[in-house]
Amino acid sequence: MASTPKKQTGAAGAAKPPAQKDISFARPKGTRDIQNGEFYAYQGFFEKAAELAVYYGFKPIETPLIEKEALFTSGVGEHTDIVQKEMFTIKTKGGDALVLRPEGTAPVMRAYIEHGMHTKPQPVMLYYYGPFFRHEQPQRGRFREFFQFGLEVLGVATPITDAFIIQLAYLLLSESGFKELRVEVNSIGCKTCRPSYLKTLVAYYRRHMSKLGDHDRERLKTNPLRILDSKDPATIEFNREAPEMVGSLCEECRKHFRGVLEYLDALGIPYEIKHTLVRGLDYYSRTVFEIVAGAPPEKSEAPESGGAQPENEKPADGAKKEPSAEEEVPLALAGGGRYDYLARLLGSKRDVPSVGMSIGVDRVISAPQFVSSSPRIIKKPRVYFIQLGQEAKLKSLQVIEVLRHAHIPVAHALSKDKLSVQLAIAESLEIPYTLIMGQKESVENTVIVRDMQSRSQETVPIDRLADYVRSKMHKGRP
RNA sequence: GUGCCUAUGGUGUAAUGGCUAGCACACAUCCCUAUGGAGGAUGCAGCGAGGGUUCGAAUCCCUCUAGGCACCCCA
Repeated sequence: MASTPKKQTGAAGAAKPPAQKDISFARPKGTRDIQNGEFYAYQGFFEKAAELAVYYGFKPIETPLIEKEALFTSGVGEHTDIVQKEMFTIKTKGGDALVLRPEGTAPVMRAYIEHGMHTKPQPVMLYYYGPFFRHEQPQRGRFREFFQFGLEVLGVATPITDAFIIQLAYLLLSESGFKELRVEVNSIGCKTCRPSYLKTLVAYYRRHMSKLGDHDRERLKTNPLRILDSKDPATIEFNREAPEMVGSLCEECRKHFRGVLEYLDALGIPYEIKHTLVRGLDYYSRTVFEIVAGAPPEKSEAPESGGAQPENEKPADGAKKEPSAEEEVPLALAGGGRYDYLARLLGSKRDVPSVGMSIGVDRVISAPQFVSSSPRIIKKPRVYFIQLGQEAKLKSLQVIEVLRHAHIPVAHALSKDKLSVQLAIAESLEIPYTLIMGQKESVENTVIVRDMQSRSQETVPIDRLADYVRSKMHKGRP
């Protein structure tokens, strides 16, 4: 412990002395300590989400935080950003390559295969929540450790399942306070139809090579589909004219997609087809979707039919000048899709057609629209115990125990002696009732219950305390 | 990985390159001899880290680290 590592004091030590005194114990980049209101917000959301999932027939699953690296390189895809640059990798002493899970779908599918869940009645419906890890630059709504809640329906291929999953994501978000949700859906086809579509797409981009940015030109070779959701203004411009996947779907996929949309209509979920939505994970097929908060970005004008624009519309100049406007680009709150090929990618001998979604809980919690629902388990103590004198101090733990049995959480400061100090603390914690036990009370096995607001007090025997407090609290409840 | 901006006690802040880095809140101990939001006293605690320029650096420069925003990508 005390040994200073290579403290190089050599005379010629002009070389950089490591000067490593700054052993920093701070959190790693992109991680947070979550406490107080924020903690309850997370807890509350998880409980709400889990409850919804349970009502709709999902069972919980918790997969390990660490998995074999191969699970994601094969499952998520070798050429995806997640795998190429965002994984936290761990090398074990035995030489295994492990990673901190960057997403939840591949682990769930792994569990499905590993436990032979295909022998259960299909579909298998699972929900999960917890931390995930991606090595990215932290930014608004983006952390290296972040929390997701996810639902997966494994083992069925019917379009209603896709709509069902989208509906639950939509429900959960709207019940969390988001009124203006935008559901964007698309179909990215299957093995049969995607290759030919890609050919058409690449051909289209070839014709516009000169206008493509460097980055997009690169993607033309590696992952042409991704050019569709490029942020490059020039690219966006002629992406409007780009051939749409939907137009190239094979019969099966077309039928499936139509089915999904019909169910969405029937469920009353507003959606829009976004042809540029492709998502970055390899395992998706057919339906993909994202849900973002806020109204649609009423882009100034779609330069389409050119002529019909009312000429007065041109705002003199002011509006155009500042693109700043600080209108935050809405982040995706939830996303997901169908992943019919994932099982085979992970070594399954049979196909396991599945669909799932996950919600970025951090983004949900921090959005201004979010309405926090308080967690069931953790309650703010509504009782504060005050003790005066040695006798009372000795008995105080008994009293707290009595209350615990009655499920009444109690705050206290057993290390303090003074009445006024303890009262002041209770006050500052905004606790409505205090229990005061002094010399006299400890001998008589009673306790003074004081209503902090009215400042009225009453002496109550300990064995009746729990009932008394409970009745008080119920009366006090709004 | 890239670009721009930022960094002073636990928190919020002050300090033309020049006194011992100031203030407030919070926290702790004590006083006001057992009924509260107060007051008084005392205390704890800081220039993110490391270099450089300078007679002299919180202040100017460089590197690193962390944070914010954006790109990349996604939740």
